Amino acid sequence: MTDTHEEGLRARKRRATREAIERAAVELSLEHGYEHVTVEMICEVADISQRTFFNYAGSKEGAVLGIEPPLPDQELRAAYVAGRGSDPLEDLLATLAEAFARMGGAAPELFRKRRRVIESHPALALKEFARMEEAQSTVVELVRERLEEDDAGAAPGGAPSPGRVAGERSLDARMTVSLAFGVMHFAAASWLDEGLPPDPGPFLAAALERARRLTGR
Amino acid sequence: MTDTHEEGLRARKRRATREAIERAAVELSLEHGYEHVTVEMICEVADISQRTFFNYAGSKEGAVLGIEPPLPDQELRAAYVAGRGSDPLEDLLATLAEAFARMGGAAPELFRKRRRVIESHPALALKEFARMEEAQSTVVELVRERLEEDDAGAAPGGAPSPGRVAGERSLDARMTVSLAFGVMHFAAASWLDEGLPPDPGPFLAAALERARRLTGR
DNA sequence: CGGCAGAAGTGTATATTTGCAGAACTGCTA
DNA sequence: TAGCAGTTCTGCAAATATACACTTCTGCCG
Repeated sequence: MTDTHEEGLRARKRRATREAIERAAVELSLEHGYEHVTVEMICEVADISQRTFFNYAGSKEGAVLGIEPPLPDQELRAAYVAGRGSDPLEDLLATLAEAFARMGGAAPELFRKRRRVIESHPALALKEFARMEEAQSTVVELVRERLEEDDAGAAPGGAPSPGRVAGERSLDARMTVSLAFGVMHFAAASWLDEGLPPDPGPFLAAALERARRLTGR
Repeated sequence: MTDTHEEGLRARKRRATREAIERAAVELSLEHGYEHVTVEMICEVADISQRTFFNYAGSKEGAVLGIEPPLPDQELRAAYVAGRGSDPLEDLLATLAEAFARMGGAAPELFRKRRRVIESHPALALKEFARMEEAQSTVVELVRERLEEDDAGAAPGGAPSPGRVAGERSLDARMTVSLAFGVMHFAAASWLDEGLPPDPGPFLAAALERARRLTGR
């Protein structure tokens, strides 16, 4: 699905470098243990300079966990925005969980190895979740679109109730994301407590139900 | 209120060092701007080694923001735990807000200067809030005690409903804290948007109400 | 093709942060 | 008051990370 062709030399090289870094980082971590791997080693294997390493990965952590944070792809984003009617927060959690699950799509072996590294370094697991927060603004924008869609659907004609005004919608979007991250924090901790079973979905569902109960008056 | 006497030489020295570091960090930041201050400069002014600096402050950020994260003091903790009957989440937010407000109790001048530094470096403001999360486990424990109290009150005799079982209470405590941090994230962002007015309380209140609305079924 | 504009990569210097091993100091006790 | 045990502090070395200036390479257009 990811067109390798009709991609210029420049883009191809970039992709190659990114993959080389991730691969080197994960493989070395499996072999020596995360904390005994140095950036220098990774650079040697990936055949790049340290400076370039940081340009790509941003940090040693980033190299091991994957340079791209696990954000929903175009398909998931579209589905989420169109999901009018159901609960935006609940849908968001499901969407983020799915994005998380799809992470290894292109390179399953690398994905599996990365998973093994994370399993032996629980601190990394929490960081992995936290990385989604790096992209807060992207997610907020996604939710904002969804809410806009919802409001448009609620007032199809020129009805007097145009739903929330734009400012309110933005604030609702931000709050939805803040809550989602809160719930995910909890779910991640539970998931970690249970030894990182393959499907984190049930943890999210349970977490959401608990959140609902605790916020009800 | 903080007994300086009946405190051994060791403890006094420790306090002095901590204060020297905070003072040097804040004052230098005011003079030269946060990012132009180096740890080395701070050490020179505070007259300690770099290694000691990190032993105390943990990071340059920590030195400027204050070595102790803004946690509720004993009085606030007791009040929170005893607050049986009202909403634990709402009370927690109020308690954390109050703790935040009380930060400058002992050294108001330092507090004011610190505030000026933060105002000119918005990134620091968000970090400041985030530091409360460092102490997650402490806050969770606080909430757990409160829930225990609540449950004890709900079943005073040997009634058949002993409230939640202990495990459930712990999970509820964790979730309450996760949600509180989510709400605080939002409140902090709003607060920052408005240019950090002195009292962040209203932002928390508004955030909580919004959260309630968005989690309602 | 020649060559230009901008992107990508690199080298160097410097700053932040951690681990380790040992020195100096404090509180306590004989 | 001598000295022991435990804490605190320090120096050193190495790793992570960033800033800045410089080189090399890619895509593109005449």
